[in-house]
Amino acid sequence: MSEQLPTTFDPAKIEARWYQHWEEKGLFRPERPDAEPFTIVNPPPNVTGSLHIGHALDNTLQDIVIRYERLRGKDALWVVGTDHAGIATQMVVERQLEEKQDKRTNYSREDFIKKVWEWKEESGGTITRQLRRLGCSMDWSREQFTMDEHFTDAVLKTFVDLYNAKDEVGNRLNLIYRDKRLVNWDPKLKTAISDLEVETQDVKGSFWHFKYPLEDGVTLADGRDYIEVATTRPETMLADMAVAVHPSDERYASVVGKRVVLPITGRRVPIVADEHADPELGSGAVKITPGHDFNDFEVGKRAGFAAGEMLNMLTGDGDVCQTADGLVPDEFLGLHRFKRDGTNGARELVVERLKEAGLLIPHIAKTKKGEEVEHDAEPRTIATPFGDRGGVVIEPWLTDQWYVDAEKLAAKPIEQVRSGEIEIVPATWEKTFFNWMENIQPWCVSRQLWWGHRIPAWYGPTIVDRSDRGEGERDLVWDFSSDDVVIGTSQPCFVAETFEEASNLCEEYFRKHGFTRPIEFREVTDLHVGHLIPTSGDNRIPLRRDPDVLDTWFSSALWPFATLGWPNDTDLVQKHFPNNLLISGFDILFFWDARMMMMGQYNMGQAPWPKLYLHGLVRAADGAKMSKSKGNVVDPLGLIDQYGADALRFFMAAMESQGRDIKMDDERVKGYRNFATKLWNATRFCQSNGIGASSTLAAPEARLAANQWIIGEVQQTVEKLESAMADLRFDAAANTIYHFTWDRFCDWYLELIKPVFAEGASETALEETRAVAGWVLDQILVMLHPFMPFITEELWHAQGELAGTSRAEYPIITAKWPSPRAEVSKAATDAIDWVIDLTSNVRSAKNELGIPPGTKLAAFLPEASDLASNTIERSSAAIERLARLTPLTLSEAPSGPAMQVTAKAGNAGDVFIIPLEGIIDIGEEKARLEKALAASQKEAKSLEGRLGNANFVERAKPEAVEKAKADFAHHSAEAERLASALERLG
RNA sequence: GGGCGUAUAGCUCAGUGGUAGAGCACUGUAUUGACAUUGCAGGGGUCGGGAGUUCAACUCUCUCUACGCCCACCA
Repeated sequence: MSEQLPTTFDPAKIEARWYQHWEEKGLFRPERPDAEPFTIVNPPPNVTGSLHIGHALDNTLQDIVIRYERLRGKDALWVVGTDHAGIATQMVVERQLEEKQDKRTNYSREDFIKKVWEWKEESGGTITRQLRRLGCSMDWSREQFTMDEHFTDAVLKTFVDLYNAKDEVGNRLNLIYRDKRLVNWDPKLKTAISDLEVETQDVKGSFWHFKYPLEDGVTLADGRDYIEVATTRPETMLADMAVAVHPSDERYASVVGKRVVLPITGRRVPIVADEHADPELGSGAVKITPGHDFNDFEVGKRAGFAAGEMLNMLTGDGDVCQTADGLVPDEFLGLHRFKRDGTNGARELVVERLKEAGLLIPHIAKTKKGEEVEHDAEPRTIATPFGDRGGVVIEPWLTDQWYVDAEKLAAKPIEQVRSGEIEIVPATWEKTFFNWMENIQPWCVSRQLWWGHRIPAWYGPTIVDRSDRGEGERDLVWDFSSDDVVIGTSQPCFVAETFEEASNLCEEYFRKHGFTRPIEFREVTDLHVGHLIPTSGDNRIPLRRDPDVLDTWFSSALWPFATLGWPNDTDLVQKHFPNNLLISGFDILFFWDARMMMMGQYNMGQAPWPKLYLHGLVRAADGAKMSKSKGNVVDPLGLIDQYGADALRFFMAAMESQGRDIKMDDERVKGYRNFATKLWNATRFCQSNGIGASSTLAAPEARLAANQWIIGEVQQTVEKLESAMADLRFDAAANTIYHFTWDRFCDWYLELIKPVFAEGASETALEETRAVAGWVLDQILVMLHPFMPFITEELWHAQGELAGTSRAEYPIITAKWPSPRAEVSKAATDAIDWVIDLTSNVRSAKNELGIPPGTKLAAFLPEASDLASNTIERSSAAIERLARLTPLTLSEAPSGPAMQVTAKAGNAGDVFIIPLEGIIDIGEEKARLEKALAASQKEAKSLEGRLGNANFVERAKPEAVEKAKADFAHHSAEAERLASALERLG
């Protein structure tokens, strides 16, 4: 930039430009075939998504790491892509159809999916554009999508492999299997969901007590002819199949094995003994609805009901349907399970009918006045399950679904975390991880959706033996008549990656069962019932593919290797798997991280990464969780517009201490914008003084104390930064570079070297200082680059142009990480520390005495330490400029009122005498000295006390005793000095 | 019911077995070339309560209190 930089840094002017430059030049993925690889994968955001503040945090941290490793010369790869997000995406597209009074079911499955793809092409790029605005240096050239062809191959292969997996002796492990059991069913989305997608919320509800009449002639021990049961879900009584009591409950011992006659349906159901019934609770008897309650399902199984026998009284929409025994009265059919949109449902009608029949036991409540009032039910807070996407109450529903045996897959990851093979940072999450993994339940992976990876399973016809009818052949029949209720397990199922392979499996199966005719197959999607008629029509055998798709997390679990090209053994997989680190929010520890561990282990035989970093949530300024419904969502793009991406990123880094959520604080973001401006202006200062780019990685030769000192400071900063990064302490890393830049470089170094640029300074000094200052600024830019990529790139180039060495071909994003390799003399650093101490003390004293800071004061130093005399000789200009002591005389001060100011030199100090005649009221100086004296005395006394404690001297660490002694010596000398100074003032 | 986390300056947060730090806010002050999106100086905390271990506790242990989160089938 030959033109002068403007005074104020305007992020908007440079961000887009540099991002485009990096991307176009392929700098996110520089060619480094021989370098050590470093790999992270981005948690793929939903393709429907837009960037929220949590993404901003997550991606900032990852970008810091990847830019840092890239600068350190690694072959750094940050894999990026988006997730097809089955439910979420399908919902978005369905909602759009609804807006046009249209709906999904007006389309064929194929056409609908085509629409989703179209939508993805149109709008799926939102979040990736926004990630670019944040400055994320991902490898876009290999952008992934979980439904890309190669990714789909990986998903299908994994599914088939898990299905076919066998142990050493060839027994099927059933790592994936189909089972009929209760699932969490979302009646709004009409799909099964996994346990993790269920959110339990406390809801105000009611607790009803009913009488279930005992069958004729049966009574309880106390003579009652009914059993009292209580429930929060009366509507499910239409599908009750038993009443359970505790085996040891005396009250009911006589009726176990007898039956009750259920009201409304008249169904006679057994009274069973089961541990599940808690005698302490309510009446001790509990109604059992195995088809609509998880506990009851288990009780039902124990009572001897097969899953297929368990009554179902609800449709997938949550409406009442007829049970298999046909006992649900007509008036209930078609009602919703409970009140919805103000219309009563089955729940309300059941209560009404029972009340009419005198079978409702009212709840007696007392008013404040002590009067007894009857209510239909007892009010109660009920922990109610909701679907996290659909937002409606989950219905346990009996269906056939595909399950992953997570318990088997979890074993190895548990071991890996326990052994440290996988490190979780912060480690406090390990317990949570173990707690979940060790109690893990089968993972329901099938979803009744259209958008997603279709399950690679085909169902074939059932073989029916017709030999009894003299046909001498077996026939095949099929019933593909329903899409709502998934096909029964009775039909043979063939799991394979393709239809052809499934056909082969099917043929094998038929041959094994004595089917001898020539066989051809066809894949059917239509719904119909039929049987093979050998002589007419299309006699190819139909195979129907499972209509369901897989849980989105099933595919994203493969992300660390499928994105690299697995299962094809590509170079990328070789080089970049396992990844080096995973950064994710703790909220997806179970959803994603744990599943990656399982699938990484299963498919690749090892952990997907050795380290897992979990960060917290970004909360609103008041500490509340951000949510659309609360309207407290902070848009990261708004912050970028206002303060720049660099400031937002730096905020995220500086606030990211391990194990804590981040509270949003705009003022702080603004503060980091100010920091950027500060750096911007420091660079302007350098520009205007002929300070430019450095051509060396190692620190330039330096003889001047200030230059040596700053080189030493850079060295320390690099070390601190590296150590913070190694520990993934983003806050410490950010603060290190922040304070070095502002406090050390801007506030002291630039001030120290200003005299060099004054007229009359030596040419050698000027040259050296320019070289050092330019080098230091370069190091700052590189160290800061991972945090603030845009401004550092801009200033990097501003530096280079001035020095006449164009950096057009050498951007900072691929620059080299600092490696000062410098020897810094202690004498030099001591000298500058001395100047800084002196300056601060003079300024402080002046301030307290009300002397204007600009005032130049004459000073006398009667007894100069070696450090003092050398420093005064070599750095007089700096002392004059900063401390404003001039003239400075190395001799006794003339008599008269004066103030004393010290500069620390070793344990002692140099005491400057500054005459105050005509400058200030002596009283003020006396007050100042008295205050300092009191402080010194207090310190000295406290230390004296400690040193007087025999226990301390004997038992404390020797270093601690030494330090206490030294501190005591220092403070008592200081007190003495101040006391005599006071005395002199009179 | 189980598990975890957090309580430090007005606010948001770091931190260490030897008697506390940052940013913002606050107070005073400074302005003719890097920067008022600034400089300089300063005030402010018995580190949630209690007990214990220790020569020494804000730091380790126990306990209490408050708040938050996760998991769990109470009909």
